[in-house]
Amino acid sequence: MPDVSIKEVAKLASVSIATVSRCINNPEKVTQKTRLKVQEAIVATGYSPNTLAQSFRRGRTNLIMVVLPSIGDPFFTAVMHGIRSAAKAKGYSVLIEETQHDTMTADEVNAMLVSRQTDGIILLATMSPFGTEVLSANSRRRLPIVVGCEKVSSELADLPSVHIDNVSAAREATSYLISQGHERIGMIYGQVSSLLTRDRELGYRAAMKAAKLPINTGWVTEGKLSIAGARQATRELLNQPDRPTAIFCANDEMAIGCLHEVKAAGLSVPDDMSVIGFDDIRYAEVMDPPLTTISQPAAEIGERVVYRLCRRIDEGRGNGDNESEIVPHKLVIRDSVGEPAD
Amino acid sequence: MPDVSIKEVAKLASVSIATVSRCINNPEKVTQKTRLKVQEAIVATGYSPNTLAQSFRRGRTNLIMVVLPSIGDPFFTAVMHGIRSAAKAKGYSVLIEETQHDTMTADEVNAMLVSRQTDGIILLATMSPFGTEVLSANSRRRLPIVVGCEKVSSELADLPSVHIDNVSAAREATSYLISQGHERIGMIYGQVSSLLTRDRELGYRAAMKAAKLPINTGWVTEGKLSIAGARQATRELLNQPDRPTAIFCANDEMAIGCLHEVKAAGLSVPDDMSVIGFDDIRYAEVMDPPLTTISQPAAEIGERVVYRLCRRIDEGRGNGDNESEIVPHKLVIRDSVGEPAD
DNA sequence: CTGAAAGCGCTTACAG
DNA sequence: CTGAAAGCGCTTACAG
Repeated sequence: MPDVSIKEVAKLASVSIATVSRCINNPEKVTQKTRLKVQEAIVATGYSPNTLAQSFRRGRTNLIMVVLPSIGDPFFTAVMHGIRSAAKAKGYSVLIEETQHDTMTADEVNAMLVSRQTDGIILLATMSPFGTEVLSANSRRRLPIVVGCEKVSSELADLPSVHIDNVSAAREATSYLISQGHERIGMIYGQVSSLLTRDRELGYRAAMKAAKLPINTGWVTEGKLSIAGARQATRELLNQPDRPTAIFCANDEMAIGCLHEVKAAGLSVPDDMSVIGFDDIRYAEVMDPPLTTISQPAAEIGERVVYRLCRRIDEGRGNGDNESEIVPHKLVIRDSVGEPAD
Repeated sequence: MPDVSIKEVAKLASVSIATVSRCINNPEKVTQKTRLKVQEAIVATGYSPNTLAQSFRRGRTNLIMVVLPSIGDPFFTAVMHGIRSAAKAKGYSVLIEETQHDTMTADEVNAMLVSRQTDGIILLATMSPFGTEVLSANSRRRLPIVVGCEKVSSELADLPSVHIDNVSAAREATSYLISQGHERIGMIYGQVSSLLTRDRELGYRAAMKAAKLPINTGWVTEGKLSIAGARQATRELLNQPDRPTAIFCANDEMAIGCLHEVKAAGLSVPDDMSVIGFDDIRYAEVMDPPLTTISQPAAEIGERVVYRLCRRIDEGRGNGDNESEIVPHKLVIRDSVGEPAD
């Protein structure tokens, strides 16, 4: 059966195409009798509206784009679950752009925004080249944007956002290490272009400072948000003359690499080295030893971001809703942190 | 600056809108002089074609849908990377539907297919409720479909597919266990609706049979493709009166849960229990002990699937390309398999 | 090589 | 409550 358009339905039901359209979109504007007749014709023809035509006509795609560092990170996968389920509930499909893997020129980003391919954008990586590109491109054509997982940086202060307090959470993780007796504490951060892990570094530094603990050169290294990067970073940390007795990793993905590398070096966790992560991804608790970490309500963040975005889309920007929504984090104590050996 | 349409550009360049369209889509049909003039006008106005209108007019969305069991599984994430990069190269965006999390009624699936929201479909989970729904719905409106990661089951024999030989690979994994001296070998499969893990079970059974080794009741359990499911399954296996000395897990995600649970029971891997996985996800090598597993070229599968799909889209179905493309797998020997204790 | 015109399938004021 | 008609922004035969 070839594609059937609204015309065939109208003919079969002996009504105008306008009436068919109304039956579908505003059934209350049509008498029940007509509605039934049209309904029947729809079934008989197997009609389904051409969404392409609808999108075009309405000027909406019902598509939202989410920009994130890496869909491979289980934390972001968890956020995506929240996003997808909320989006589905709201009638949206979602398009994903990964800043780590997708390369897009400024022109392409611009074209994408201006060509109305999506109704709105969720930014989970504001400082990435892609993210900043989106933001600057969007200063012209203002598409609704909501930031998630990160606090919104100053120049974008007019964007709504949903996230935990990364600085506080990192301070809490570091303080926990300190409370266990650690004084030499290293850190593996993500990458410079990640606001999220930069905030965690800030929290770590604040906690160390508050405890009047020094941070030696070489104790803070870049783990590139990956297992491989973290393994490399860990090796460097272990080679420090006065090496730390504990390592704070800016996310669990890196903590997993760190854990492995520490053990590969013949050290015991937590006896010789304590490791603490961030995110509480599903692998954290099956690590050996199970990973102590900070958990955040990933799916909830995703859902809330979508609801904020939908509100922006429906009400138009400038609805004055530019607030940060802080959701709670939690320290999850397992077995990868102990007291220092010395 | 508000949205600018092709009309403004035409006016500014003093040409017709047809010419502007040609400059963009068929520049060779236009004199260089005109082209330059139009080019200038495009820049001056900041024009970018309205993709909604283009899609509508052309009857193509440049969107492909991929149906997979779970984007959370790092193996599928790796496949998705291949899919995304190839899709991007071909000018497509990709929409993801997860069979584990998204619930769609038959009507919704049908509506989606018939309403031309996507140009083609990649099925990585043919036997899931969703997958079968897509297939039966598509018997009417025939959208291009390509199967990936799984062999295409008989009633769909007219679909192209790209995958490893799951049966052989599982046979190889099991044979390796046998070659190490194991005779009591258990298996944790995924779920009944997963063709992929069912084929792996077939391979396991074939290898056991070929070696004239019995499979006791209770040695084959369902791990539900998840860490939690595998932990539960492992507990059951460990409680068997004549429990296995080795366990073959149908994927690494489950092997990770299995490994954890075996160790939690106070057993040593591989001294007391050997564990072998499947997929070689990036966490496999940082497990403790590093996981012996079967690796498959995930990204490559993704890329090839996209190329096959694009060919179908461009040439129309019935281009006679319905072949299975088998890509190679490889046994990766690490430390989670040893000789049995007894 | 270029332009005038038709038309893709809808939705939505506007009349009646 | 219903229909005739305009129009969304493009692309593409069809003339010239």
